Amino acid sequence: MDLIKNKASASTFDKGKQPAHEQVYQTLRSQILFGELVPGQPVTIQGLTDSLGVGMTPVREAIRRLISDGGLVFQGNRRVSVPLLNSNDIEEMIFARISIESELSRRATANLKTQDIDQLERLDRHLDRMIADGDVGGYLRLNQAFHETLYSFANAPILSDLAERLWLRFGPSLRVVCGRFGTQSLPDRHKDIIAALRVGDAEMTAKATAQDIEQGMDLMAEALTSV
Amino acid sequence: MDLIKNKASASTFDKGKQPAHEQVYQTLRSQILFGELVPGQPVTIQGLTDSLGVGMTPVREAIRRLISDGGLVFQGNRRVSVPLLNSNDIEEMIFARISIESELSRRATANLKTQDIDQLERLDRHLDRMIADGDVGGYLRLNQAFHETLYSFANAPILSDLAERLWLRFGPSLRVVCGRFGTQSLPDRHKDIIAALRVGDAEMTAKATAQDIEQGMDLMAEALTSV
DNA sequence: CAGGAAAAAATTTGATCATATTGTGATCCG
DNA sequence: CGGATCACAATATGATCAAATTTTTTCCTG
Repeated sequence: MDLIKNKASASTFDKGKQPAHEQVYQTLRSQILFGELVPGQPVTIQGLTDSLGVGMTPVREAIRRLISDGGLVFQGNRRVSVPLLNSNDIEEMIFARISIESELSRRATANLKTQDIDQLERLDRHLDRMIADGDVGGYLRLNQAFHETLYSFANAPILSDLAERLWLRFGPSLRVVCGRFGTQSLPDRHKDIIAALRVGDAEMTAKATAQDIEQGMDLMAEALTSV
Repeated sequence: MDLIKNKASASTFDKGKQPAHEQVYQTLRSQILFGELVPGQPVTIQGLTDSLGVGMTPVREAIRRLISDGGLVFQGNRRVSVPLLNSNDIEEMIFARISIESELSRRATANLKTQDIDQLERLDRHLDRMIADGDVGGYLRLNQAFHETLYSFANAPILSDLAERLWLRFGPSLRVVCGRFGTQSLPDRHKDIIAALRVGDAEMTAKATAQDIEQGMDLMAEALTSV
């Protein structure tokens, strides 16, 4: 009976020493953030235990966390699914994102060294290539990386946390919009943000960030209402 | 062996038909929100399974949710505890609260009927009595009820959700501050808010809300730095 | 011989899983 | 068309394993 002790169940991931519930959370989180899950799609516990090769308890915990994050929604009757946004939600998110992320940009401005700005510029060039290639997934990842990197210099964990939650909410819907209209129409005020960072003008950075957000979200609102 | 089938384990709560993990969540949540847990205090899974009379899984889920909410913090080595704020955190929260809650007040203004304002006024009178009596717990509950009621008229679930999270973060610390200084020194701009609501001036309501928040949070910042 | 640091044992707590129970939605028959 | 039945998914528990902390023991040094 000791011979079968060494079970090789943890099929999908084993890297690192992080507990399974954390790995499940991270996996699901990035799937949501980068739109690999379709809005409205149901998410079941058993489906995840099967596909990820872990028990129910870790899956359960990951799902609860994501519901609290806003990345998944609880549908009343024990059902969980990927959020489906309406124009009201988007309008609220525009306000929240502009309030919080403008401030993060404002605060980050003074803390960025020249080499940090260079890094952001590299990210943005890479992002332009993704747009040109029509790589929606790559665009979403790099756009997220650009903003997250910038905000990380604000040294404001609570505000960053609020911003992250909002990104989780619109991830799936953003993917749908990009998929429908292609990447060509995507706005990108990152050049303005970088220019403002170079001259160290916090207000200008905040303004450019607000415009970037507003353009992107407006596009999403338009696309979703015209379904 | 069938005789002991009827186990009466669910000792603490049975009201309603909500699942255990939801009940555990609500219980813990209000304990945090109203400062019944001391900042820094460790929260253990096993302690809760014992005290609440439920299994580990529901407790686990409730804790994960609350960590995501910001009402509990994960301390690296599998330890979970009630958050302990520093002045930086408070400064961030002042910004976030003013941004979001002022907007909630602004949006709520147009939707309040006279009788709704009357209800708020009753809440505030009740609150004054709590302050006079030095009832810290009652103050916290009614103050929260006042704001939550007001914000519920904004019809902005996402913004309300963000605001709720922030309240969870500072609940325990606020209780400590009130406990130390008594309720006498507590500011209360609710009269200004009500007056602004009566005349239907959204900007004035937003302004009064911002002042209410700022005074309260400043008091907390002072108190916490002077430990 | 006393004090203290390091090591080891014991205890506590967390993580995961397998299983039993309960509730929900769908189907089928009257 | 309405209500009983069935299949499936979610909920909850206890057992088991692993990790971390605390306590105890041991041994070295002054």
